[in-house]
Amino acid sequence: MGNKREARRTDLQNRLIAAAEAQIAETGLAGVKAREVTARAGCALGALYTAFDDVDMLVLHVNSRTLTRLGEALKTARATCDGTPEEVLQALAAEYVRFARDNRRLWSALFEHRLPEGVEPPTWHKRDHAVLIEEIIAPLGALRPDLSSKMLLMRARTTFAAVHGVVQLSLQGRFVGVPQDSLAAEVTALVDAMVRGAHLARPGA
Amino acid sequence: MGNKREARRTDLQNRLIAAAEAQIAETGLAGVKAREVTARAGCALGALYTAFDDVDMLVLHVNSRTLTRLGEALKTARATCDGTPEEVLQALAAEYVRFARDNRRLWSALFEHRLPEGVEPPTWHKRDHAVLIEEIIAPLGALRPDLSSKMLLMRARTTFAAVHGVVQLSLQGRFVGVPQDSLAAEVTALVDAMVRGAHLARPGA
DNA sequence: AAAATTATTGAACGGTGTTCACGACTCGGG
DNA sequence: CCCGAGTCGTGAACACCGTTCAATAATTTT
Repeated sequence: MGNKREARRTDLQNRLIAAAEAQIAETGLAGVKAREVTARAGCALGALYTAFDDVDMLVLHVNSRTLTRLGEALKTARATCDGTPEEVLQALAAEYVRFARDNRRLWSALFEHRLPEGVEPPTWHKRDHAVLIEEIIAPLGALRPDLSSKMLLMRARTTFAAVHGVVQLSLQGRFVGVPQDSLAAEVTALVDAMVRGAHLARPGA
Repeated sequence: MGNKREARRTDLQNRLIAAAEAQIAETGLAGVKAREVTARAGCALGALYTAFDDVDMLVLHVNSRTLTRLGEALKTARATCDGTPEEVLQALAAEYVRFARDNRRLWSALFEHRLPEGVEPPTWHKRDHAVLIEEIIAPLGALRPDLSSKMLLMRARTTFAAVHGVVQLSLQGRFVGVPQDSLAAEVTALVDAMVRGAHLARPGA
């Protein structure tokens, strides 16, 4: 059995990821301490550094898991709602709000976490971020058939970022954020306005 | 002279704020260390805690200064551009992009900084955040005279948050953010869409 | 001028991420 | 089946962090 060692290694990695995930879910990103995580995972302090380069990389793995779950939620949201492009975009935005609300700390960690300046995240992790805009492209393309695929991708990023901004400032409880009670309604209004604006921008509409 | 002491105290506070501001501008929020800031301000380590409760409060003072500067920039942007509500909103958004770009780390610190969970920022600092939406209310109200002042305030927050989200993800260099080269154009397109959408939502327009 | 009060100092404390020599363990060849 | 080469897990130790506090210096009051 040449894979006994590798099995133990991936098992340790998974235990550490699960421990860090639980830690984030309970106490937020700032609550992720090497000593607490390793204690929860049932290993020694130094073991963390045999499984991952550093704590940042461990957090990146948790974030990738969260992104995967979020991607699945958005995918089923779009699959469930087969209506007009407007309805699909509203369903996606509503699902984003729901996911962020129900997984507040894990979702928050996606954008709170910062690598040291100048350090790029590994490719596998960057790829996982694509789920945030993948589902937007098709319905947005239906609304704006005049856009090139390059421009469409750009506008999808902008659309996501706009909705994300409203959700983030609200769930962070910032002074300028909308109250959480009004979040869903405000996101609906924003998507509505953006969709109507897109309609008008379409030549001949 | 009973104010000699008070003068020295506020001088120390100002030196510390200036030092922390320079530190953020040069190395980002994460680069603000008590020892470096006090060394730069020319005082002992412990002096920081005679001037402020802790480092968080010092950062809050820096952020309030940044918010004041940002508020003035937005105010002159609106004063300079006396056009249609659409043009005013575009000018405000463009100025926000410009300020964020030109003061990237200080602007970033406004939203990167987090107080420990459950700790509310002091009232004076919360009030300073109002500049982010103050200038938006008037032009938005002109576009949507049907909205109550309560709803108008809410929609102003949403409008700001949408623009802010696009700027933040872009300047952070996130994978899903728009490239910085396209930021200004995408923000213009977003504001354009939101304004057109607001027009359509107006009864009888 | 001396006493009382206040401000400033920097060593020390507890907690952090990360490292590394050491001992335990796994694995392939006899 | 066993044993040496190589790998992995361990936790004490290190450097650095924010924060505190007894001691010292400075200022104000008497």
